[in-house]
Amino acid sequence: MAKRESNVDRVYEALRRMAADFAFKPDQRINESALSEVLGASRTPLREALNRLVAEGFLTFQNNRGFFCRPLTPGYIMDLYEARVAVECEATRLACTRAPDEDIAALADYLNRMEPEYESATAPEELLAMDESFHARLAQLCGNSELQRILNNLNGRIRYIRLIDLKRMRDRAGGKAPGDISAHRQIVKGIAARNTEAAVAAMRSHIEKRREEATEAVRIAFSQLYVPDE
Amino acid sequence: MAKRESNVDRVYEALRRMAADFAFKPDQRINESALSEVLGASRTPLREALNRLVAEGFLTFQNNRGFFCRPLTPGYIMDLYEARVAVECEATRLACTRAPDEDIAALADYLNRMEPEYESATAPEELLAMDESFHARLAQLCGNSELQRILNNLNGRIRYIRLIDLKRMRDRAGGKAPGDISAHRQIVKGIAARNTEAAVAAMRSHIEKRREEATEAVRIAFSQLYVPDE
DNA sequence: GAATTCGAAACTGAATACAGCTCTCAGGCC
DNA sequence: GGCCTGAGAGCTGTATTCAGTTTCGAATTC
Repeated sequence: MAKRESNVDRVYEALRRMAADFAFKPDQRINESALSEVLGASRTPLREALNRLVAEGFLTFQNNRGFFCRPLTPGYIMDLYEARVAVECEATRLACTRAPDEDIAALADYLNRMEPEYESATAPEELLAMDESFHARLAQLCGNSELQRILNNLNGRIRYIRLIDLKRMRDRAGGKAPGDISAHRQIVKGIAARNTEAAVAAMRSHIEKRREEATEAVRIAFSQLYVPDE
Repeated sequence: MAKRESNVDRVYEALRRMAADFAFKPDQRINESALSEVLGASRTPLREALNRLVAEGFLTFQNNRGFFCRPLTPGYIMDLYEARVAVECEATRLACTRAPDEDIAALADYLNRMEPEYESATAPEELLAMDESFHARLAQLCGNSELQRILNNLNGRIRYIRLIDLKRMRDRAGGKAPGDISAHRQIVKGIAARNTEAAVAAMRSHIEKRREEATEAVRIAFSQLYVPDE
C-alpha cells in the first residue's frame, strides 16, 4: 500500500501549490472530505499534510472548525517582504565573509548565462522562476541551511503576490517585464569585491523596492481572486 | 470526544517540549505506538502533531521509516544562531524606525523592573526565560508578526544549547550566572535614541558572543545526553 | 567464523468507522 | 419583522483496523 513515494508527500506537494496559488480563497474554510476525494487519498494522510502546512504558515487551523486558507492583507505581505529583507541581507553578509571565490564566480557565471533568457522572457512565471532561482543560489552561498529553509518558506507564501507585481510591471512597461538582472549583478559585484556594506545595501534596496508595491498588488490580487471569472 | 482544547494541541505542546529538551536523543527514531501510549492518545492525533514538528524543524521524517529527532551538530547550532542574528537585527532596525515612543519606554521599564530578579536569579532556567522574554518583547516592538514567528521557532530549537551555555558561564563565574542585562540595556538605549546603527550593532554583538561558544556547548550537550546517568 | 538468506515480529501507512461538535434553517415566539 | 430555539445534516476528532514495509535474528552456507 505504501509506495516509494508516500501519499502524504504527494498530497503535501499538491496542497502547497494550491495554497501558494490561492486555489483556496483567503480565509476560506477547507472541506476535508471533498478535498480528499479530489486528491484521491483518505482524510488521514490529507490531515497530516494540512498540519504541515499550518506549521509552515500556509494555512490556519481552528479547533473543531478545521483548516482555513491564510488571510491575504497588505500588512501580512509587508511582513513577508520585511522578513525576506532580514534573511537575504544576512545571507548576503555571510556570503561576503566566507563564500569561496569559485562559488561566487559560479553565481556570476550563472547570471551571465541566464541573461539572454532573462532578456527574452515575457511570461511573468518564467521571470519569477529565474528570479527565485537567483535568490536561492545566493542564499546557498552563505552556507547556512536554516536561512535557506526560511527563505524557501517565505518565497512560497509571497509568490502569488510577486507574480502579480511582475505582471503589473509588464503591463505598465507595455508588454515587457523588466528583468531585475542589473540589480542582481550589482549584488554579486558587491559580494565578489567582498564589500559587505555595498552588497547588503544593494540587496536591501532590491527587495524593498518591491515591498513598497505590496499594498497595490494585494488590491489587484483580491480583484483577481474574487472576480466572477477570467 | 473532541473537547474545547484539542488532543492534538495537548500532544503537540508535550512533544514540542520533549523535542526542545532532547528527550529524544539526536537522530533517535521515534516509536509511534509507544509514544502514543505515553501521551494517552492514539496514533492518529500523534502523527498530526509529529507532522507539525517536522515542518517546524524539530523532527525529521523518512518515508516508511517514521519520525526521528533532529540531529545535533555544531554546524546546525551555528546556523540557528546566525538566523537569530538575521531576524533580531532586522527587528531591531524596524523598531528603531517605527516603534512608538511609549512602547520603547515600556520595554525600558520592563528591563528596570526585571533587574532585581535578573541580578538575584541563579537558576539558568530562570535566566533563560527572562532573556527570551526580553528578546520576544523586543521583536514585538517591530510590529512584524512573521519575524516574531520565526524567532519563536528558532528559540525553541536553540533553547537546549543556550541553557547549557548559561550553565557553563555560571560554573566558570563560580556559582553566579552573569546576566546580560547591560547588553540588553544598550540595545534599548540605541532604539530609544532612534540610533539604528548603534542598536543593531549592539544586538549583533550580543548574539554573536554566544554563537562563538556553540561548538563547545554542543560538545557538553552530547556528554550530558549520552552519559549513562547523571 | 563471516557472510547471506529467509522468515517472523514489529512498525509504519492509510482507510474506515463512529462519536461529538458546529452550522444551518425551519418553526415558534415576542 | 426580528429573535430565539432546537433538530438535523454535515463536518471534524480520534480510535481502530489491516495492508505493506522495514528490521532483526536465527538458520544456513561458504
